[in-house]
Amino acid sequence: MRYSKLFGKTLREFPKDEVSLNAKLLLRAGFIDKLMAGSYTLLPLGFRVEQKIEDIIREEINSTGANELLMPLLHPKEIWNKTGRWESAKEIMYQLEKDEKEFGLSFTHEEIVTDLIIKHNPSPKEFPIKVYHFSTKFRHEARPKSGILRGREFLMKDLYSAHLSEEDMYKYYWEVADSYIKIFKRMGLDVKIVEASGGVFTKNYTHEFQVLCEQGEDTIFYCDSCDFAQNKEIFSGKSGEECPKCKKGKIIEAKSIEVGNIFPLGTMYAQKMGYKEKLWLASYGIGPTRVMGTIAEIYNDDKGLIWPSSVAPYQVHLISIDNEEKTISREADKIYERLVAERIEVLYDDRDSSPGEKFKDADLIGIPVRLVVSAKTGNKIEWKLRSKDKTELLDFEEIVKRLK
RNA sequence: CGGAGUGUAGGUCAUCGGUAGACCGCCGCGUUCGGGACGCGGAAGCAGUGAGUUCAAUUCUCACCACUCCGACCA
Repeated sequence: MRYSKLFGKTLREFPKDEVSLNAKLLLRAGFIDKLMAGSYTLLPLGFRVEQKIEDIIREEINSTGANELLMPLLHPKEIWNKTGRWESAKEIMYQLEKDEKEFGLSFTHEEIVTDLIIKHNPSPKEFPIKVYHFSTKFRHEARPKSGILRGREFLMKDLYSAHLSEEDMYKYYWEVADSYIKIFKRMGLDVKIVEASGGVFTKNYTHEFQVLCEQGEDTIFYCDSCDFAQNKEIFSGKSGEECPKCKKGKIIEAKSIEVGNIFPLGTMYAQKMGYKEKLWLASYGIGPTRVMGTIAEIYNDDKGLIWPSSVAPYQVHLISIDNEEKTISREADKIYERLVAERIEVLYDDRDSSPGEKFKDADLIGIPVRLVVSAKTGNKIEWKLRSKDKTELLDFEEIVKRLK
């Protein structure tokens, strides 16, 4: 992509009405645009990051044997009445009326997926059933905040599984937990599995995937030597005390961001929706847009963003520093075409602007590899990682090799 | 929903009772070219919205709205 054709540009200054680091950086670097509090457009750069995140999730979830589909976001009131959540989730659900008929905007899909499964009239051989989709969630937040981390509207991958026994449900439940660990690891996020309450979803304990981060709105307590971790809402002890599980480690209190969660829902949903047999349901969510915000919050320095290569909008950022005869930019054009031909995702800053401006923007946008073509580089190309200061002069072939 | 703060050009900010200005960005021309270069020219604003005070309101008063932060609530 040529920078001159890229919709959405970088800003010289941070927007003043954002305080949270993720929103400041993403807005300034041209990844997102704000429509209203808690509602953001993903601009082309941001959308590419979101797609990278989706692809990683899709690949791992598919490998657990789940099917991707797409469910509607506008729901009739009646289906929510079956479980009583039209009333109990009133606080969080956008509810609307048109021509004397009431609708809700999707904040989750348990009712819809259960209805779908029941209608499908599955034979016992078809279980477990595992379906998921990526879609928008609408939640009426009393106070949207922290930029892209808590919105009224956000993207979510939600997976649902239905089982004929509790054992089978928990077997898959932990398989998904492992898959989640892999997903977050691939994105550069180190997560802790934290026990928590189920809110409007279930009375069972659930598990949250938390990334330690000072800017997070959750508080968790975890053990420094075993895997014990609980959300503040259910933990009864204090930091510094002995771990109740391993009896050896010490409990540490920390702020964190919840990037995913899994719910062992049990038989309530299928039962209330009129299924004759016992059916165990579980649901599993990851919010790609929140993940993007979390990565922005963690991977940055005073110059801008520093994307892990797995989720970066492009693999390389190509810059040319022109000479008087304009021969350098013609050379850079050719290198750009060759990189594209090699199927490398490249953002090419083809603007006729000063070197300083191009360097600043490259640092701000945070693509992991920067390539420079200039009078100084001769017939080679300068290679620099966004995360390091060192530069090297390499041949085109060597660059392609490293990127692949 | 309670508390605090802020609303002037696409962005950051000036002006402050007499009808709007800078810088950045954008467009054009020229000169530049290794860390946000420079000159000249240009486009861009119902001063958040509404009411009140006044001969006159961006400026003072009130209400509303929006945004940000703290709290309550929450993936």
